[in-house]
Amino acid sequence: MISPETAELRILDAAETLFYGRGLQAVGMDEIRSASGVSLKRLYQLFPSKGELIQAYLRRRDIRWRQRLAAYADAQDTPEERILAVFDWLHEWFGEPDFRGCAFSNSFGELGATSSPVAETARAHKEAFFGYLAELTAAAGKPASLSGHLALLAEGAITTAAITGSAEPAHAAKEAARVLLAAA
Amino acid sequence: MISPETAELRILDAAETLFYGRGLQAVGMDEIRSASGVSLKRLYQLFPSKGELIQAYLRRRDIRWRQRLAAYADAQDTPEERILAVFDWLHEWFGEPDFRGCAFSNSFGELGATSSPVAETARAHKEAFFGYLAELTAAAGKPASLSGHLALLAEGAITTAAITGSAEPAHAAKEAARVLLAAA
DNA sequence: AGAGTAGGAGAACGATGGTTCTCGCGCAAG
DNA sequence: CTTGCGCGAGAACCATCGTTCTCCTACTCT
Repeated sequence: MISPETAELRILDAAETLFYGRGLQAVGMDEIRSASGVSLKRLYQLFPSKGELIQAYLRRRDIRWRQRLAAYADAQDTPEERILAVFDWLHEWFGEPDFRGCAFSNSFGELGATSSPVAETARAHKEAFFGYLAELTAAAGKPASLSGHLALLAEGAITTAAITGSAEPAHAAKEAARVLLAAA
Repeated sequence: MISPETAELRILDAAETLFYGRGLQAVGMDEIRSASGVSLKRLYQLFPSKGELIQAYLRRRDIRWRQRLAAYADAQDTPEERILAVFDWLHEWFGEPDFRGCAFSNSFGELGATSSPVAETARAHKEAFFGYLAELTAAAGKPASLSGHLALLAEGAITTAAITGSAEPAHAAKEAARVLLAAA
């Protein structure tokens, strides 16, 4: 038998791959059982319902996503470079083979109307991301309005990259960001 | 009995309200039957499967959405005004009580991974929208890259407005668009 | 008027999926 | 050793949903 911690990790890993890759409703609990190798009984002990598993998946993904982004951007030397690095990181993300857009936007589109926890998690994720951009913008001594504009560019790049299947929107967004940055 | 044309209209109206408002998989055919007042038999005569009804819904929405946008923007006097009017129209749209983001992005997030018709329709919609922006940009004598940047702003505004439930992103996007327009 | 047909209401069917239950096994405590 | 508990495997259960079928009504065409 495997430890509860390992079981939880395996479940969350399987859930993330499947939910993100195919959508929340398209994936059944049985499939998460098979992919994780954890029995249905244990699965329901750790996550009492599919809804709770979805929330756990989204919560973990939110934290990890923002950590990856911040680790990349914060490694830059100047505030301006950190801002532009956000778009470089987006480009790397878009290039990953399993990239399929923003997990939160996708979940919101699918269940936001019928599940307030999902809607709330999506909103919290966007707010946290926008808050991070606001920090970077403030550190660069730029007006707060700029951070809102950058957020729209990033958001638009994510959606566009997902639907067109190309990483190019990240470069276009960076170009636009450079113009806005210079003008602000 | 009602005419086949009326039945088709009523079905498509009901499907649009329900699919857009609650999601594709969250709405059953029975509910479309009730909302439209058209019997299940007729419904399946006109749309042989739920998948085909979804496609019909998306096709009609694509055309209507772009017509509404173009009717609004094309009424402006100058090319620059037409570009900025796109964002004013977005603001009006975001303010509608049943606004819930882009039907195509939502559908893509929900079924894009498992249904190629849905993925293809979403891509076609975005391409058509971007093409329209490219026309406006070219008419203003601006470089093609600008139209890509404007597309990202619009796209980001739609997603952000949907998740935050506010129409404000349209104004922020317009502000950013004005800066990019002046700099291009 | 009478026969045949189209249509409506809704039951029925089959598949799927979330959740729980049963069964049998292995291990740990007494 | 044996008793009981926790676990895994998977069947079972129940609701939902896409799709089709049945039955009955009402109208049309002669």
